[in-house]
Amino acid sequence: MIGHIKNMAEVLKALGDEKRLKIIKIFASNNNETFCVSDVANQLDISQPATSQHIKILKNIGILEENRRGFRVFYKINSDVLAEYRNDIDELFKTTFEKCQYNFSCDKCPYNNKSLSEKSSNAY
Amino acid sequence: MIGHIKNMAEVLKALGDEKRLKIIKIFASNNNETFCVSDVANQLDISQPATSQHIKILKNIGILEENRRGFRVFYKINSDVLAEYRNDIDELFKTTFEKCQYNFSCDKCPYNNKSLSEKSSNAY
DNA sequence: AATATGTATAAGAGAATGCTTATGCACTTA
DNA sequence: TAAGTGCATAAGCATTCTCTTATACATATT
Repeated sequence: MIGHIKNMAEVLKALGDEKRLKIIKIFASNNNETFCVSDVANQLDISQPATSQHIKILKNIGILEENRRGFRVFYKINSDVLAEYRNDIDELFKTTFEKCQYNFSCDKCPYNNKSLSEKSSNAY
Repeated sequence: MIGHIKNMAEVLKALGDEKRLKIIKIFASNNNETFCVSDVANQLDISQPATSQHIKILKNIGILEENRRGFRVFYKINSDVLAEYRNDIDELFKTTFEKCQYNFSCDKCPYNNKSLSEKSSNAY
């Protein structure tokens, strides 16, 4: 549960891009590891580095997990994180009309995760 | 129901900003029209024009409705649109692992709303 | 009508974003 | 060990975003 406006904004922003949403769906249908990064790049009609950069953003919020197979890298969805965000966002909508307990002083809010990238195995 | 990646990205992007999320919550608690635009600007510690620009983005996706009272303007949440987006986003998560029927050719998808701003009474 | 108040729009500056090409890195294979 | 393959990172560029100040617009008040 992140439940905090600042973090929610970060997640929503990461998801708020057409190509990244497509990347998620492509990797979601990637159970047999059919698509590697270059395949996705072709599907999206952008370069491989551009694809890697989008993937990085999705890894940073923990939604994608790396799975290297030789010199190819496959990605899959972290279902737990996905489910968590699904809940958090729904909660955000559900509590829209409830007053913020900390009056938007995000720094004082216990739900304020310093960095969402801690969810990522590639946290630095 | 928008149910389309391209439109979903637009909505998520509009919501993917800390200040805009705060604006939503502030206006959500604005039943008695306590806060006008300038009040919100003060709360967010940005200028009034910056606030108006954020509001415009939220109006464009239909989440905010204008209510002019004299020379002040108050805003309130359009609960129907909010509920719709809540559903759409939840659907997006729920169907993450389902294959896109149109193989991401958004132009062919019947759910592809040309412009979300049609939801706005200020559509142009 | 003239003035006052509050909001929206315009214009411009600086930061952030998303792309490209070039290159380095990880791993495989001959 | 050397060459090949695919991904990540670096650097640079164009575009978009978010802010500011200045100004136009809408409404109320005197």
